[in-house]
Amino acid sequence: MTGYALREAIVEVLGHFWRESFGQIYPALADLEAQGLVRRREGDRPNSSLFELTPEGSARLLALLREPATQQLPRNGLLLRLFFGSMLGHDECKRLVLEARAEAETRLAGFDAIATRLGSDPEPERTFMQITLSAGRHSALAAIAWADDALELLAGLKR
Amino acid sequence: MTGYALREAIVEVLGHFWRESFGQIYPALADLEAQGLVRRREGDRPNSSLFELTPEGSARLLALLREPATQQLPRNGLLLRLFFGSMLGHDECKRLVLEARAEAETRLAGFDAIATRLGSDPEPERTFMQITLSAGRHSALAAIAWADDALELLAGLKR
DNA sequence: AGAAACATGTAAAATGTTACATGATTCA
DNA sequence: TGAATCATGTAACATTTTACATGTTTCT
Repeated sequence: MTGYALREAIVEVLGHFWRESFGQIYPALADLEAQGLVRRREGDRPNSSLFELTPEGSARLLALLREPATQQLPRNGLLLRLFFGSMLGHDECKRLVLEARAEAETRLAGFDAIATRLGSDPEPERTFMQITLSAGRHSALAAIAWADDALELLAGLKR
Repeated sequence: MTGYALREAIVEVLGHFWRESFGQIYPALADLEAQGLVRRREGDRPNSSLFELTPEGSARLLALLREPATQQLPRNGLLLRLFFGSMLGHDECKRLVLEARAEAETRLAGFDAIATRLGSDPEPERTFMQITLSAGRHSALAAIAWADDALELLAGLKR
């Protein structure tokens, strides 16, 4: 695929667990090409390049996938704000939690919509998509359950 | 507190949702001092500085807390690996999920241990700690539930 | 014809980690 | 006395975002 299409795929397919910007994709593709891990074929358009993995590139990808997964640094702006909730005050905290709950509901609906469209994909890819999708669903459900907890705790504080 | 104590507090108290390294804390403290947002008092030790917020610093903190929370960039190495699960194979995927499940159980136990030690703190701080702790618990529970889902999906694939 | 989408890249700035260097204090 | 902990900082490096510049193709 092209660099542009790669970005689209990352946003649309991996969006809930991965992100890359153009500023990383294009230099990375150039590096990978220099290392012989991808090669570039002229596309149907003169101004675009279709990249594909070379056999060496596939081997390198597999090796990378086998390396231990790095966990992302935790940096949750919402929880940081709620930790300093005494400074913000009850009402502002409640607003933040309600916003987060609504956002989680939206995410959940999005995942459910994708799940119904998944039936047509061939195995075993479908299963692996379902696994990553299930992670998104559980995470959204957890956010909703937490928000309800938090609202109760906040209500208890006001009383 | 000192820069060192600040780091300790971030690791131990905010650890599940925030992280800072010394390389950021010390330059940041120097900047904040230059801006008059924190001031430095000589501590009981000659080689250490106790920092405290100035009134301007408190106001700035409140203003920052009121800004919309930035969500962290999603980058989940585990889900990325499972998305390419067909390359990794069933057994390696299962191993990854089991590892993640065990790690979530450990996290959950840690949160429960903290929760029992929380009873003594004064309100309203206690409630706000409970809210952030609850987020950790729900997230760990979600990880466990997802892992069980994923193991079933993987088992279905093998059959 | 014009707007939206497709497509590629670079440069500057911001952000963040890691490793290192140094020394004081506390505790066994 | 020696080890662990407390304490401060810098420098090099790596990562990542953002803004910009440019042009093509498709669709209405």
